[in-house]
Amino acid sequence: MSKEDSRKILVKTMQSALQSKGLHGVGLSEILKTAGLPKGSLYYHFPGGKEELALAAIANAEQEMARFLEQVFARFDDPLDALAAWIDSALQRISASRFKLGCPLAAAALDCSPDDTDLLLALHGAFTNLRDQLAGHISRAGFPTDAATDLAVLVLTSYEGGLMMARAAGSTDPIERAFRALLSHVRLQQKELAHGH
Amino acid sequence: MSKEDSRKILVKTMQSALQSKGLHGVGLSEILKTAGLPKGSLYYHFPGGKEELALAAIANAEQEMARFLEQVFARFDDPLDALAAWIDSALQRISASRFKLGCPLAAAALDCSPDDTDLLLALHGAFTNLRDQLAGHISRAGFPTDAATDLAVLVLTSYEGGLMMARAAGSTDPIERAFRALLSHVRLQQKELAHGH
DNA sequence: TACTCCATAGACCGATCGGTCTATAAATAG
DNA sequence: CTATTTATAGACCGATCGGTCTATGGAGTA
Repeated sequence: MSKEDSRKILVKTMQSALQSKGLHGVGLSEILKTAGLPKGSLYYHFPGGKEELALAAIANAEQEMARFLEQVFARFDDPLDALAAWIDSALQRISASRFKLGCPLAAAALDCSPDDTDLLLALHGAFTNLRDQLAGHISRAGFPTDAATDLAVLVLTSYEGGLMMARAAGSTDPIERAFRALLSHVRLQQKELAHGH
Repeated sequence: MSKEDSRKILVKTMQSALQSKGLHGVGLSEILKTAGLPKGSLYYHFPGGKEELALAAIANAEQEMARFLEQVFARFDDPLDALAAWIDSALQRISASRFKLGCPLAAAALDCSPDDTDLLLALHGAFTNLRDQLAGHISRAGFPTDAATDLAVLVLTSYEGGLMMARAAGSTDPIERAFRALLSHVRLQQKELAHGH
């Protein structure tokens, strides 16, 4: 097994663990058992131990999310259609996991101690990047930059909050409701903007 | 020290611990040290141990949140003004804690194992109650029942997601942005509804 | 004062935590 | 073939986990 394989397996396993149990909810032994690797491999690839692995998992999750967003927005002319499609796919994903999997970023953010500065900094960076990416696309729907950024944050926060509540509910209902409300309001605002021109 | 005192201290301590470190992020010993009580007291008041204490903390958090919402909505004629005031107070609260404290419900929801059915059920109940409470107030702002419920979920999800992101950011910016966008859209929709009458 | 019951008080338990360390198998280089 | 590096492999460590158990102080009642 090559170096890169083991690294990736560990990262993916940690990412999945973050989603289902949170940072302190899983032990290294469980991760290693799932990954099918011994402890030596972990500390060879990640001398910083659990935290370094978590940081790698967070970075990977951010990248995956960013790439996926890019794909979705490339497929639709109207950014709001893309938004709806993105949410649709999220619904399918968490539904398929039987509501076990949430967002690894959110889980790490709430499960870490307030003075885990490395972790919080990484998470902040990830959220900021995703926000700006979203804002860029939303502004293409006719929203001024400031409003687009605010809107992007609203989308992200309700996405994260929705995932969390869907997990508790064992149902996609919270996400569906939140985005039904969100999109209906945004479409109205969009119409308003168009009238103004 | 009377029975009720110790119980309440334990519940409050656990609640605060959930907010800052999550369910698995704190040990019982830390909780007991903070509470200034020995282990015997914990298992006398909560034979079910950590989980029972967590459930009590969740119930208490829900009650506090519901009461606070009730007060805020009682103080304003326009439910949307009440919403804005509620968010304002949330901003002050987490700012005062230097972004250490999030929502105990969210923390528990993301930090527990997917088969912790008792916890998830309690959380689902709490979220549903808060949603319905909010929806009731929002409908008074002129929204039809269905739309009001969707909107209430949007408010809750972005509140929860906003708290999480604010923690990562070490700033109130995410909450401010999300609710600036949310309220602006909702006010527009409200105007639209008024025109229709 | 003696008896009772409530609420601590904390020693103690096995399990597991994250982390370190030495040893070895497998690949690569000379 | 030997030397060296690479990547496992897992025994082992002290600390801490959640939980159990016995003992004790102290208020209330006879």
